[in-house]
Amino acid sequence: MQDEEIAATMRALGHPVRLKILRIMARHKRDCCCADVTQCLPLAQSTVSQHIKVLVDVGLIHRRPEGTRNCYVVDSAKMAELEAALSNLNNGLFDTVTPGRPMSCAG
Amino acid sequence: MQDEEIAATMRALGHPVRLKILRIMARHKRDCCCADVTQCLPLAQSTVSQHIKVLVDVGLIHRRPEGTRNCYVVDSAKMAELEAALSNLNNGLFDTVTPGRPMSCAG
DNA sequence: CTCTTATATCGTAGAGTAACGATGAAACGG
DNA sequence: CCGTTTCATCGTTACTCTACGATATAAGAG
Repeated sequence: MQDEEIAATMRALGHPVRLKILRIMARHKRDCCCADVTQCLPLAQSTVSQHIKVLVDVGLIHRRPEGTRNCYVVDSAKMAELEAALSNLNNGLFDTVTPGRPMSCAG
Repeated sequence: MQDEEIAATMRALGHPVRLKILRIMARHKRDCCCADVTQCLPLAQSTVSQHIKVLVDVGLIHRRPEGTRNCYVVDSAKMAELEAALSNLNNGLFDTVTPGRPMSCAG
């Protein structure tokens, strides 16, 4: 994962409502539609739909049309990828194995 | 860590320049000032200072005045805390140990 | 074909963010 | 005390985000 993508994904998680949406979707296990989410939040349907779009756009959730509804599922692989990226960032920051690294501006 | 704080911290990491800043600061190990960072980036000093402020405000880095300069250090504990929060979120989302959880709107 | 349901998208207002140059303040150095 | 260095903050512009109501679309029911 490159910085630009990491940042974009972080930004998508950078709103408490979207964290809640992920949890709601996970609870509903493969059968969560927009209305289900809206019912759990004090927000208008259009606002919820917009938040969902942000999560879809970075690939954290997937849309599956089902009749007149749209079902959403959290992409566990993508979530794991982000977790790994953050872990990797941390390791890079506090890596004591290469103590004498030059302070160049590369990277 | 509560959702609001997680979101705020994620948002702080939600810009590629700020990811770079963290790496630059980590490389300089406890002796990194604003000028050091600015030298590594194609941005004005004021812009860099602004990005640094965002990171300070969420507690990801700390400021230490030193003569005429300000030294910055990445807070490894805070970074670890965020990593744990993300990991925790992930575990909560894909926890298969409690499969029959009700789909209430709580939380 | 019409009505309903579920949802996306549009338009908009207000708040926040990112970038810059200019200015201000604090610590030295002479 | 005066000039320099280092940096934060101010003021501005352009852009993005969040929230809403209103509207459009697509599938299914009757």
